[in-house]
Amino acid sequence: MTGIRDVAREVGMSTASVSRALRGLPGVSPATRHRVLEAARRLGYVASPQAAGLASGTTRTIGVVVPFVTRWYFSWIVQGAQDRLRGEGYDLLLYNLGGKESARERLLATRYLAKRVDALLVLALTPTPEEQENLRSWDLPVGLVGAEAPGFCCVDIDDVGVSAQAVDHLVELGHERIAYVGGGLEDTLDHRAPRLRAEGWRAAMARHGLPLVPGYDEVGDFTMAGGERAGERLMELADPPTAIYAASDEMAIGVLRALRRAGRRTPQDVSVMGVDDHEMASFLDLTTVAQPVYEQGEAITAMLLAALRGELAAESPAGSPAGSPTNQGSATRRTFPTTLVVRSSTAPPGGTG
Amino acid sequence: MTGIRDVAREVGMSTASVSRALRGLPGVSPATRHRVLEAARRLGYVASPQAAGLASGTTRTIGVVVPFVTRWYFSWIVQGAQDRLRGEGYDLLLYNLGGKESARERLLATRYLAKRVDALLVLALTPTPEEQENLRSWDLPVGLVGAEAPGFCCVDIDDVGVSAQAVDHLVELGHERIAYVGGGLEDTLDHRAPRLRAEGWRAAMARHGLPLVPGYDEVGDFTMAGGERAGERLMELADPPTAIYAASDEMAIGVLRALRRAGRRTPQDVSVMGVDDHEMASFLDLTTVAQPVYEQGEAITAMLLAALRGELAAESPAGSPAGSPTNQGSATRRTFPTTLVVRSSTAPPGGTG
DNA sequence: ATGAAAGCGCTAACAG
DNA sequence: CTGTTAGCGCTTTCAT
Repeated sequence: MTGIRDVAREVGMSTASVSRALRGLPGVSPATRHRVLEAARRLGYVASPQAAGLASGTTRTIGVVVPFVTRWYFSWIVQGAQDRLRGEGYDLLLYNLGGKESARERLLATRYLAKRVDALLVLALTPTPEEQENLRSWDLPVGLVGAEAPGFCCVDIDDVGVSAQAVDHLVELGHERIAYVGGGLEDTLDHRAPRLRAEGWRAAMARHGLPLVPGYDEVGDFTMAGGERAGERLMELADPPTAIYAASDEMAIGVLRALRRAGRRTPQDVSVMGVDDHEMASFLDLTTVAQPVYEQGEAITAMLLAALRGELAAESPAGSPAGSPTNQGSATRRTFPTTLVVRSSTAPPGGTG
Repeated sequence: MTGIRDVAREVGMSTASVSRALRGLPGVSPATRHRVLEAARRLGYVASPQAAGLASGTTRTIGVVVPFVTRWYFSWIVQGAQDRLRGEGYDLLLYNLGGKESARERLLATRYLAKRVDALLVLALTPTPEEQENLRSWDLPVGLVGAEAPGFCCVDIDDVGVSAQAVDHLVELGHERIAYVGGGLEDTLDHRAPRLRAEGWRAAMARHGLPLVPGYDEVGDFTMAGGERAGERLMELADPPTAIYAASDEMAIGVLRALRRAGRRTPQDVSVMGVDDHEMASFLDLTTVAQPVYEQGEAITAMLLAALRGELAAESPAGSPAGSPTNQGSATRRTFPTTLVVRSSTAPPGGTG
């Protein structure tokens, strides 16, 4: 395994100079740099990240903690992050909670990650106060997507507003009996979105003076299968809704299937809409509230990179330069807009075609 | 950042003993080990992976190179890998090629990864001979999924057989005009599956004495959108097929949409089937050839872990113990079975209902 | 512009 | 069973 000493020997210089030349640091004559680069290339030399990291105190790695890898939303955030990272020389360590509490404990409650990464990205998970305290003590940039906490970079959408857009659309069409399909207890525990979307639904219903019919608040677990079961239950109600608003497209798709199986037509008998604008939504002509997922992944990663470059005033001294957007401590916050996308899964109630 | 010396000081012992105690190595009295563990816990000590790695020559990390993170297939392989890794103390470094040649070059043609990981997993990509040579010189376990090369652990399915299963099913139903929707030039370049599935389709057609109608070999790029375009083109043909076999469910779904838009009914007018058994396939009642994706991810990772434990005879000496499955050099190979899943998107041709 | 020397925080060999 | 002594392969002062 050719090391820096081999390169140094090759060009007859010290390892220190080779190191400087290779990293493009100032204080190296152009001629020397050229010779070093040439020799390194010829020998196929690549610096050991371990040794470099140990000596410099960095890892050139960012960690990403996701609840699930296989869900559309998370994979696109990761994609956005990857694309931003590309070319910056940072590698991405992926940690999958997969619903396991133990994994969360090890990652968020010990200093394990603190020694492995230069920055951390946590998706769709609101750290507990203790976890937040711990993360802050690591003294590295932490980014949150779909969550918020003081001192961290945050990127999100207005989840209450998402529900408002959905309910407003359905009400405008003339619906009054609007059911909601959201997450289960587990989902709403420390994932903000399910909770806020449910609240948003209730608030919007109230704003329109509409009743919250018992049984209209269903659990879909953010999966297609869960959405399907929720749809079945809703159709078994004595007074089924004329419209169903699911907090994700995947659940909405499950609902669509339940309706089809129950012999209900969409949208003539029941209107259905979701959230996300999943690729499949356009295929199924599902009305939805679109959110820019990939862009959120890019944005949070850009913030992290900026923080790593020291571009975000760490611990923002008393007289911080006003003007810039929400910038508390070393953190920045950005809320992305969502858009109603009307397709043909929603229509006025009681329609005949 | 509390280090091993702090722990050593705390218990009044040498760092060497603390290191041994912490890692569960033999040669430490139970009492001592207990005191050390206790002190480490109290101080919140976690060993620096960088330093430990530098000293021990390992990284406790495996690298995974994927062409895309957002595709169903890859995310499930990664999920399978994660689940196998969990508890083994290995972290996962995710590298996304994202179609960029430059990324591939850096990862597979330099020794960069060799210094960052203990083992490498490459998905759906057949390394070029040069890349193979390079990878072998790294002298670490390398696993391939959906590809094969001598000296590497391989996990795959019988892609030619997949097409045979599909075509046989359609022929059994009475179809003769069977079109294929596969990858484009780029896909078939060094991804084995698209190429083999196309070959399998041709072979199966020939075996049944069926003609390869010009225009029946379409490009779907393994995406829904691509499948939709392919479906459109097929329906514009003077003599459109009565059945369409797409090499992936996502493309098949695109085809379904194209048919619907063209006013063709499925399966009455045109039968459609895919490959994978994507979650969406069951929702859309799509006939498909199912492959165990998650299990492939688990299996290849298990092989890598076994190799890391030294359980696979490295460089298998001349008189290797016969009997075990395909085991060349330090590599193992495993081919998973695929299953025809008949749903209602396929039916005899010319059906009226 | 370059070199020498001193670590970074661990683990590994070898003593005892 | 435990401690001592060397590094692992770089980066970083501090000289020169």
